[in-house]
Amino acid sequence: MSDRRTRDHIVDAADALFYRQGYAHTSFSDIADTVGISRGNFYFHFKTKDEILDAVIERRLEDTREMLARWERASDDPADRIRSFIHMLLDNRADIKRYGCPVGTLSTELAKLGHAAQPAANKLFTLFRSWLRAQFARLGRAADAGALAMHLLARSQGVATLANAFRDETFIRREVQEMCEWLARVAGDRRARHKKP
Amino acid sequence: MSDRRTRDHIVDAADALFYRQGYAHTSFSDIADTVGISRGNFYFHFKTKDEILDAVIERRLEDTREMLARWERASDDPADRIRSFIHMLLDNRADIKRYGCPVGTLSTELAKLGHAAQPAANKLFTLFRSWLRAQFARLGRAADAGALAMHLLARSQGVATLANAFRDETFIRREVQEMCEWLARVAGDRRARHKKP
DNA sequence: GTCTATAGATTGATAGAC
DNA sequence: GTCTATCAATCTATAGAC
Repeated sequence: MSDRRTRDHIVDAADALFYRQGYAHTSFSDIADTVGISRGNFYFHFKTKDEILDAVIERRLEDTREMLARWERASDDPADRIRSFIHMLLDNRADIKRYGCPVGTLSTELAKLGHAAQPAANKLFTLFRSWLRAQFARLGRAADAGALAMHLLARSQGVATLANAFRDETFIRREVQEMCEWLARVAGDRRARHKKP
Repeated sequence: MSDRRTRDHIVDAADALFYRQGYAHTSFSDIADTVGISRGNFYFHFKTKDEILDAVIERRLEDTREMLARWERASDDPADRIRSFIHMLLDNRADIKRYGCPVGTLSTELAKLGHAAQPAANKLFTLFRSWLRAQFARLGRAADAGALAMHLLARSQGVATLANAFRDETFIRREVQEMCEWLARVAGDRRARHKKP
């Protein structure tokens, strides 16, 4: 039986470093220094760097599932739930300004590297996408729920990218406000039909 | 006097490779192999890898300025010009699907690397941003031209990021259509005033 | 201007002592 | 489980022949 704590510390450190520095630019030495272990000890817990990446993605997937579950417990109103998603940009605005969106930047980097874990990293996007689609469907927009989910996902990605490039938190606030207004219009406009009884 | 052609070939190759593979993941060997020269010859034209990056950014800035000038020559109507910007996503949809937006992905990568050239790379964003702001102002939206420019820039960034992540060109077409409809509303709605006489 | 050869550092990964 | 020592590969960069 191996010691889970050291392994967890490694995943912790790798998670943060991959976000701040990128995957390729983070070395075993960086992670080992952060955790406070030697590079040699490293390979007792993970055989390759790719295995650490897989573990980090798995960790992020679990964290995201828990967050979505919290949003669902907080309110039964799909509009409230979608607002929770939008407000994620505000809650994490300091990190987003410095490092961008953890989901988008990882997906983009792995795509450029042609890395085998890109599909796994994309599951993070899919998690949000499916969840948003379900909320829009419950909002009476079953007909275009998928398109609305992708639209909102894209807008939040764009906000994160520009807030990071221009180091601008004010821009995040303004766009969050606009996305909430957009949501109110979408929620109020039932032309798309397929409404629940 | 040095031979400009070899230097230009190096910048050509580096430009394409930085876009497809990312800056950090592209080695001198990659560039040298593409150009068909030895790694040693390389340093006759560029002293460091950073110098190549500077040259690539400078090249992209010039290309972008020329493109904006072409859009200005093609129509005097600011709405037409903004549509040219939006349609860039359609024109380059195959590359965007595979590699994302060349402006956004470079800016994001350099931000994570903490690279000295990040401000230089950001000039590409600023070029589009200022140009769009001028077009929105001429459209009679002087009061919120800056916000509209950032909004459109962010939406195109988000579309590129998700099209790349999901390898989805159809999504680009749909969002381009929606951005054009949004533009029509913005152009038709002069509530924001400060209209030209 | 272009080449070969190589320095010097860092990387991911392994072997073996404790 | 953790360490030190080390390997082989790769990287940026330099020196010097032609």
